[in-house]
Order: sequence, then structure tokens, then C-alpha cells
Amino acid sequence: MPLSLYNTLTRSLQPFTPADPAHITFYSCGPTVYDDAHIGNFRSFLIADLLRRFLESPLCTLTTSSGAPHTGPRTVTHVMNITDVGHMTDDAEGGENGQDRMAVAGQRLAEAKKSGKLPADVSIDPRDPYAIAAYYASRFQGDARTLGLKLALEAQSKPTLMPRATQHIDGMIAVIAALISRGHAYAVGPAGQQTVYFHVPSFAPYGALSNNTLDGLRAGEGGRVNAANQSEKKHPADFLLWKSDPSHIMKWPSPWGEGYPGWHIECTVMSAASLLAPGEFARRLASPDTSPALIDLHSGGEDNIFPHHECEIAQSACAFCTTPSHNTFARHWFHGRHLMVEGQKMAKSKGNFFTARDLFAKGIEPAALRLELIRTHYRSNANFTMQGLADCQRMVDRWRRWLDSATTSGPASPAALESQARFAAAMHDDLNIALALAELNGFTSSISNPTTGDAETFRGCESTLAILSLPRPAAQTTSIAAYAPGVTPSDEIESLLAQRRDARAAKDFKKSDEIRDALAARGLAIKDIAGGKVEVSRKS
RNA sequence: GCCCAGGUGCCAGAGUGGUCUAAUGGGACGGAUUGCAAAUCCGUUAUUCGUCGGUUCGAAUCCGACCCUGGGCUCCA
Repeated sequence: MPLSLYNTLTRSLQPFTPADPAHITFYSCGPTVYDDAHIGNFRSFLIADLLRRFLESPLCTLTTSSGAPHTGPRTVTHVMNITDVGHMTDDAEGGENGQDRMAVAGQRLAEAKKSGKLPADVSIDPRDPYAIAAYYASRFQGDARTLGLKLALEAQSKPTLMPRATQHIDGMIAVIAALISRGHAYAVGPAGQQTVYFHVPSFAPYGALSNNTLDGLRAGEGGRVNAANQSEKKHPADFLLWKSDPSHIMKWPSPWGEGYPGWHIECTVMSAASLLAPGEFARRLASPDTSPALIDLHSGGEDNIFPHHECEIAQSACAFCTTPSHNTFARHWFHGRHLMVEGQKMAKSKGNFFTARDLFAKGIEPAALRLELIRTHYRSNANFTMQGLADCQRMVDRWRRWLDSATTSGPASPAALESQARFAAAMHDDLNIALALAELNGFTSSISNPTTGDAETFRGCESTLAILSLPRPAAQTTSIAAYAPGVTPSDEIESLLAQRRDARAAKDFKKSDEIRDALAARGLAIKDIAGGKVEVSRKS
């Protein structure tokens, strides 16, 4: 059975049918770089990565537009933008509290620098928005690579796969100009200080993605509309394409005045510029054609459905297509639900806010974090818990042990091939990851003495999850101990462990237990492992 | 108020009309092992699927109403 995926646009499960099944174009809305990405951001990106990896897996079958199955080989060009334009934080109070997000990040960095919280090797000018953006972008890419985001690994040698908004301002201006010339956008205000809006009523299908109607979208119901801006729009739903504002921290010249682009236009430009064939961006902008859709797949978090993706559809369809419609931009819309933490909404004020780097610093293994973030079906709110992370670590360890035990060469057993088929069937069913994981667990538990062929078959499934291929943080070992990642060896610990070793040798178990308790009081758990060493880890 | 996605056992999370007294992982409990632990292995652990009503020979699964959670209604993955 070919891959069936939920399409937000049709609100139904449907076969994923790319224009060319051998080469899929996929755009994911990426992070803003005013701060470190948190684990909720990464869940969204990793879900997209899971889909991308499954599409490229030999186990994946797709449906072609003629209805025939397509089994591969297949490549996916996956692009993710990095938003480095300083958008505004908040204008709920009519704009008075709105601050430039990049300026806020700069203030935060300046404070961190002052209080010595920045690593010594970091020397950036907190007043330079480009430096701030570059700083956080590089940290994001590092975290993404650590978590096995294939796109981030590829982007090391092909940076155009992760385009920056600030590098596409010319394209944005060109698209805005084209939208104005076709009657889909208009500029207001005195010459040289104009604001440009997309005119939503000019695109009848607006609302198709989020299933909103213009009437249903009560202007300002979410409390985030700037009343002053509302009055100059032709329609309350019209949205910003260009804002002239010479006081903005990041600004560019444009036909409408010096200022900055709207939030939605960057994805329209970067998806088309990165995924259309070379030269097509300019050609289609000059003379739109009737091609059915620009790209195959578009993903993002559920909060992007409205307004961001709704607006992208309107802009892209109107800029590049002669008969703009709700499905002339992306063929399939893929949205992941949000991540909860310990049953609650993740929020800095609740103290349950984690970045990937926070967790790595605590000694959490990237493989365990990746599994915890992808193990729940993408259309359910996932609940991130420390217990869940521990569960995942154990699952990863068990898989590794099983693979390590596959030393006798031989072909894959029928049981292995059956497990593989069941794994693939689960993934074809709207990426039923939880069932797929259950099949993988059944795989290892049903075959107690795996052959190399069994192990290869298992790896064939697992390469879609891409958990076991992640680098394993090396334990720091001394003559007496192996320290788990996140634990810093010290002379004190070494000395206690030596005393314990001597006490045990003398069968003074009372003393050895006291030492174990003393280490526990310092938050350290120990266990005796093979080779006479002691493994020291953080107490969970 | 409107639009979307959900609500399953101690936890996480599959299952969308009979094979479900509910997969899988974890937890807990018991056993093996261990000086004791840890790890590992073996076994046990829910007549129950948000609530109420309905359809059906049969419902976790379909229908209706209601309750709750998360997202959106122009910052957000």
C-alpha cells in the first residue's frame, strides 16, 4: 500500500502524489534566530526529517499521478529557511509595546556578556543584528546536526538548502512588485514611506487551508491586531508585505521606502527560489503559467497553518500562476502538532522550557532525545517527559545490544523480513511511528540470535528513524571509572571510588555502601560494570 | 463566538465495527542473577477505552449531545 498522508489542505488522508515521484520538492518553515531553538521547534523539524527520510527509503512506495505505484529510487530536495529579519515582538497594545525581536536578542546577549554567561570564545557585537542572527543560526545548525536533521548535514556543503531571509530581499521586492502590478497588493502612505498590503479579497480561495472564512476570521479576535494599521487597510484581513520604517534595526531600500518585508513573503520567495528549476523564479514572475503546483510538500508547526501558510498560498499562487488557486502552491501540506512538557504547555514562565543544548549539557544523548521527539504520531500533541526520555534511552540501548549480538553471518530470517514488512506498512499509514516502533521492538524480541542479515534488515528500517546512526557521546574513562556524558570527573570522585574498591576487596560492604550513598548525595549514580570499572552517571 | 486536532490502562502511546478481557516501551510487583545494588533474563500487572444517550446480534471503534485539553482567529514549530 503506498504512502498515505494527512493533507491539511483537504483535511483528509490521501495518497501523497508528487509531480515527479523520483524527485520530490519539500519546503519546511524553519526557525527564527533571535534565540536558541527549543525542543518544540525541533520536534517539528524532526517530524519533517522523518517524513523526508521515509520518502527516500527503499521501503517507501508512492502513488504516481497516473495511479501506478512508484518504488524508487527517489531523492528529496528539502529546503528550510532561516528567518533572520528582525520582526516585531508584539503589537497587542496597538503597537506601543512592539519591539524589534533582533534588538531584544541583542539586549539579552549584551546582558549575558556583562554577567559572564556567554562562553569565552564568543565575541559578538550585541548591537549588530547580523552578528546576532549568525550566532544563533550557527548554534541552531549545530543542534540540528547533532539531532541528525539530514537537511542540516547536507547544508554544510550546500548552504543554499538553508536560505536566509536577509539574502532574498531582492526576490521579495520583485514578488511584491509583481503582486501590485497584478492587482493583488497595494501601497498606502506618502511616497517613500509606503506600506504595502496584500489584498486578501483579490484571492477568493483565501481561508481554504485553515478552513476559515473571511467572516469567521473576526478581525482582531486574537487580540494581536494593531488598530492604527487596521484603518489604512482596504480590508481588515489584508496583510503586510512591506513596511517602510527607517528606524527599524534591519532595513533595506525598496520602491516603497526604506524598511523591511512582511513576515509571510519570505517563505513564498525562498521556496520558489530554492525549489523551482534554475531561472524559473524570474521567468514565472514575469509570465505566470498554468502549472498545477510549484512544490510537492510544505511543512510547519500547527501554529503556522493560519495565518502564515494561508498567506503564503495567496502570495505564491497570485505571483506565479495564471489561475491562482488554493492548490497551485504546494500539493500537500504537512503540519505537526505541538509538544507539551510534563503535560503542560511549554513556557519559559512555567520553568518547563528546554532547548536541545540544555538537555545535551545534562548528559542526555542525542539519540534518546531524537527518539523522544519523534516517537509520538505527528498529528497528536506529544508529551515530553524526563521519564519518557529515560524510556527512550533504554530502547536505544536495547537495540544497540541486539545489533552488537549479530556476529554470525547469514541471510535475514523470514521473521526479520516479516517485521520489516510490518514496519513499512505502519510507516505507509500516515507515518504511524508508534506502531512502527512496536514492530521494531517485536523485531528484536522475536529474534534472539540475530544473523548479520537480520541486523542489516533491522538497520534498513531504522535508517528512516536515524537514531542509531547518531554519534554516541563517548564516556570519559579513567583507570577506575567510566564517566557518562554530563558528568565531570574529579579527584574527589576518583578517591571515593578507590576507597570503595578497596573496601569491597576487603569485604567491608558497610563502608562500600556508605560511599555509594555519599556519591548519591552528590547526585551521582554508580554501577559496577565489566572490566572491574565503575560507571558514574547522573542520578535520574 | 468561529475553525482545526485530540481525550485509551500507573506513565508514554498503538488500535477506528467481531480475532480487543486492548500492541509496544517504561513503571510497579514476584523470581533468577548480584555481598547489596545496577544492568540483564523470566513471569505477573486494565472485563477497561472523557461523560451521557443512540445505532447494531456485536462499539474503544459508527451517530448525537455535552465536558475537557492543545492549536489558530494576523509574534510563535
